Amino acid sequence: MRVNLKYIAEKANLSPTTVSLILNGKNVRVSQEKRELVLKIAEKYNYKPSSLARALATKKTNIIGLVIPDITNYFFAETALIIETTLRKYGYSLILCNTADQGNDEHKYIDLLLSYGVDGLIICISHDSLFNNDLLHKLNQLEIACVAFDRFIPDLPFPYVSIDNEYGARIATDYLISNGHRKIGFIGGATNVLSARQRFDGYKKSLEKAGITFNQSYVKHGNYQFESGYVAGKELLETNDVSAVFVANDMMAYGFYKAARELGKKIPDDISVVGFDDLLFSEALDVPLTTIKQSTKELAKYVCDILLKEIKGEKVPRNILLNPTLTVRSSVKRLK
Amino acid sequence: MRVNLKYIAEKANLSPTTVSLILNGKNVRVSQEKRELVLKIAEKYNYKPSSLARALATKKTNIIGLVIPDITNYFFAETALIIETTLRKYGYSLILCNTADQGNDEHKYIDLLLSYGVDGLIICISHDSLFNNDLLHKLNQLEIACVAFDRFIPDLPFPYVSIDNEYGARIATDYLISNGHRKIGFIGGATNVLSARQRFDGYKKSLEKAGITFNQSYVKHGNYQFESGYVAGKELLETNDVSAVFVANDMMAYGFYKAARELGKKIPDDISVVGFDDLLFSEALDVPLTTIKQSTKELAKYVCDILLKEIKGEKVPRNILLNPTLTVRSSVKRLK
DNA sequence: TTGAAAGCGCTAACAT
DNA sequence: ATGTTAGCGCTTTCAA
Repeated sequence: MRVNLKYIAEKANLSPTTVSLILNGKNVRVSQEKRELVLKIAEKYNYKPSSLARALATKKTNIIGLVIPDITNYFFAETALIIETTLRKYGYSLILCNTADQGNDEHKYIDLLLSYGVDGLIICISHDSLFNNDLLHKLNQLEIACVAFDRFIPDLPFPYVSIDNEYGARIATDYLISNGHRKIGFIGGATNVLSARQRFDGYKKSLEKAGITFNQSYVKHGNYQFESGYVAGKELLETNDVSAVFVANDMMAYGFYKAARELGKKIPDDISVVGFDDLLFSEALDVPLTTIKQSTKELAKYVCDILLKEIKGEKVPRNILLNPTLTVRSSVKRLK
Repeated sequence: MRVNLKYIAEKANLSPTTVSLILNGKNVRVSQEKRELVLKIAEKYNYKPSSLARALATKKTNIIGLVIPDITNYFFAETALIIETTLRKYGYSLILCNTADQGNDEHKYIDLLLSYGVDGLIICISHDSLFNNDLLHKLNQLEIACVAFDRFIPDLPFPYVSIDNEYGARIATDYLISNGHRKIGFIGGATNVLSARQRFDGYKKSLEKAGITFNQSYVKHGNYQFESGYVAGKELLETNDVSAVFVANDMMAYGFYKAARELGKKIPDDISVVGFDDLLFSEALDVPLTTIKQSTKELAKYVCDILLKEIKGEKVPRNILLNPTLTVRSSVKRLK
């Protein structure tokens, strides 16, 4: 049976206040004798305070809401894990919400989290929502600590942490070009996702700088998921003569590998590939994937730092853009 | 500014009771006129009830606690996603706890979840905990709906859903044997994880049935993670002449692929591999992995079904063992 | 058809 | 050094 403060107080012949003080380790008043007594009784009855009641009284839940598009995406899973581990050190728990990139669900999730009185919000907003004024309005009204990450939303009243997508795409494409490739395909994410557009921009800018004419038929768009990389890969390889492809995330790159395999094209001999994310599996592939590395560790670190500062009411930076790096493996062939 | 019931009640010139009734859609008393008025005012002030206060009053939080070892493991991520999606349909949210297979953390997490008054608990207990009597005792005392999954814990007072690990390991090994292999290595999980032991047992039984002598030096143990499969793979391949390996989960199988590649061994020509889990990536590998498929969908479905039934106070089955199946791809060579 | 009052389990301001 | 009281925002019983 779960006992409460009052019960312990009665057993100890003290007031709930005193017991509360003791159990919360407040080093005020209270004789050593009583303190020990209460501790012993609480132990004996296995007393555990109700976080609910405490939260209601203190207006602090020690819960942070995390809203992400897809927990089965390794990038998000890893980020979520690091965020969770970090925040837990500071006494916070996480309520996780998968939006599955459903704009209207996001709305509900955020309301839900707010109704639980979360102390802070970490969100990665799905593309759809960028066009959802209600949501933006709601985010603007937010009265609690909040950090956005990975996907940028313009004009938000709270900080944003991400990597520089355009820069990453540029160095990926630059690398292909520097290896002698000229016919370079692009498989991107959904065009309404900002990060996807930025990567597309980076790709185009790199081509432009090298004086390579942009070819629209070399461009396919997926949705950052495995299957879509496979489908886009098939389309691209069946109808074009590209010698290399920049695939805008690793999940799709894995799908692309499958497409290439099914079409009998060898990587990197027949087709070179550069990905984006550097997920764990990129190293495990038979032809390890050359890719752009986003450091989830660094990302998560900044996100937590900022959130904790916001909660404490400290000053926080406006936006943070992290520079990704190129991880060279074996999926790109040098053309002479 | 967040408004509360009382505020709405004042604006409507009604009592909090009436407003509460209306806003909760209780179809009792209350004139149509007042109802509409209250609804309009609530809308106007964007009233959102405090789940905290409601939970405190009703003793129902609509939160389910999910305790898993590792969210970056695709198997758990996928299961978590399906569970979350399913439960949300029924009005529940999830608090996620990653134990990172730390036995003592599990303890804390469960206490934490209980202190938030979760309505139910879904747990996948880490190995360490099997020897933690405190935890087992705590689980035995649990007064809320609970379901364990994936990893079995004997003598628990609530249902358990898993796949039949021994059976899966048996058909995996059988398959290698039926392809002419006799020197079959085994890379397993930590020996204190029951599922790992069961898979090991299945492997041994399959060998025995085929009249193949068990060879201890063909056996290595990892921890179900990528890196450990790589390390175990190196050890195994450097010191033994196995023609095939059964790797007890796909993550480690990916690590094994890397080891084989580094040692210049081709899969399946030089070494055949069967995995366990059938993660998404198994299909994406350059040599698609033949593996044992656990249906996360089915698993999650049973877990949710049972939990919801428990919450409603309905009768639930004791234990459920799901039969995995073999997914044949290209990582096994037929020896003549 | 509606409201008053109590209470969920805790904390915090204010007394003593 | 300790206790009283009020209150967090809701639901629910009971009364009107």
